[in-house]
Amino acid sequence: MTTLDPGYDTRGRILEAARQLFAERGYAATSLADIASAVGVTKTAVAYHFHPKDRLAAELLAPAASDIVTLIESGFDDERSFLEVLVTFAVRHRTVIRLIMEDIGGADDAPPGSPGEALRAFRDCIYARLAGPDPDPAGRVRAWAVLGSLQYAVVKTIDLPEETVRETLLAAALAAAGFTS
Amino acid sequence: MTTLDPGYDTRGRILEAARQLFAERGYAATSLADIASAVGVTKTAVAYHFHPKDRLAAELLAPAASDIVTLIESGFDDERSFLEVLVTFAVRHRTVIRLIMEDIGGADDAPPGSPGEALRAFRDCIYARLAGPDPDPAGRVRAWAVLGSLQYAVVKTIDLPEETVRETLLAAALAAAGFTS
DNA sequence: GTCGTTACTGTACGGACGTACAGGACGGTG
DNA sequence: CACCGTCCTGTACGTCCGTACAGTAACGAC
Repeated sequence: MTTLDPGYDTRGRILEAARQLFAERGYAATSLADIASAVGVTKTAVAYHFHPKDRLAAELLAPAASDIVTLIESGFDDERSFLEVLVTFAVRHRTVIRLIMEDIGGADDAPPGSPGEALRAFRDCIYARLAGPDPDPAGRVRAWAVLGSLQYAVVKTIDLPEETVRETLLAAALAAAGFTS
Repeated sequence: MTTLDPGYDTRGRILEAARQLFAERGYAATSLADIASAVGVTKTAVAYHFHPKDRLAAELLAPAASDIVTLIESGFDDERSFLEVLVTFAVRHRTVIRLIMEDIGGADDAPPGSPGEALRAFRDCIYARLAGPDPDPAGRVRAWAVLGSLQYAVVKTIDLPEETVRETLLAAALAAAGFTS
């Protein structure tokens, strides 16, 4: 965009439209044509800027990825503070949480280095941290319950202010994980 | 099957394969060809028995539907017993819970009387019962947190015995909903 | 034996998807 | 001016999906 664009930041508008549509319907259920018509350009224009489609997801996910690394590296002592960090992360990046939970890459095939594979590994890492090493059945159930509550609560209340969601959700997640406050 | 079938219950095997695949990958991500190859017949055979595709989902969902009606009509006094009933229902029908949460019908279009529309209405009804009338932000967050924890915990632990999941999940859901046991 | 029903198979169609590619409009640079 | 890179359109291709339809083999009924 060095030319006729004062205000017509097509690339950025595509990114924002994709963020919203992905959050509403999910990655697989959102086509390039959907995004294109939301922005007011052609499908080919979207493909021009983001090629292939999963680059859209990758670019949307990038801030969240760097953020979670910072958060994790900052360190936390116990399980409780880990959950706090996790809830904060989920709420802050709620517009892309659905991309993390959804399996972006197909079911089985895993082209090494693809964004889908990295996502799956990341989510499994979070789960492992929640469930602990060699988890018993109850631990598995609790870990998935926490993950599920995070995803749904965060995605379905995008219209609410961040801090409100964060406070309530933190209490709910802590309780579900078995912490008695 | 009045003919060459002692043991070759194709229709039933299609149903079971579909149940498993839908639970693993979801409805939209499972094609008729996937189901067909899992059973060992052609795609057309699946279409012959279940036409159109959503009849597969409808038939899988039928027992859950009649069960939830029975459960709801049996009545319960407070919110706590409602949650108990809901958890029991979710665990018992965990192989099809994903079909309930997933939006089977497309995003916007709603052919009246379609199974997708009924599902959405059903799920909204459950949510409304959880969140209460005119819910405040915190109530919305909690309701979705409970719903999300139910779905994920139930779907990701299909290999565990029903009663184990039910007990742990009930405790987690009650806690997430704000009940102090 | 003929007929009709049931349970499929093989083939093909129409639509939606992501993608590839050629071309055109525009502004910056030489 | 010519030249080039950027941004975007129009068109088209290959693939996969659900679906439609004609044909076929096996059985029971008469």
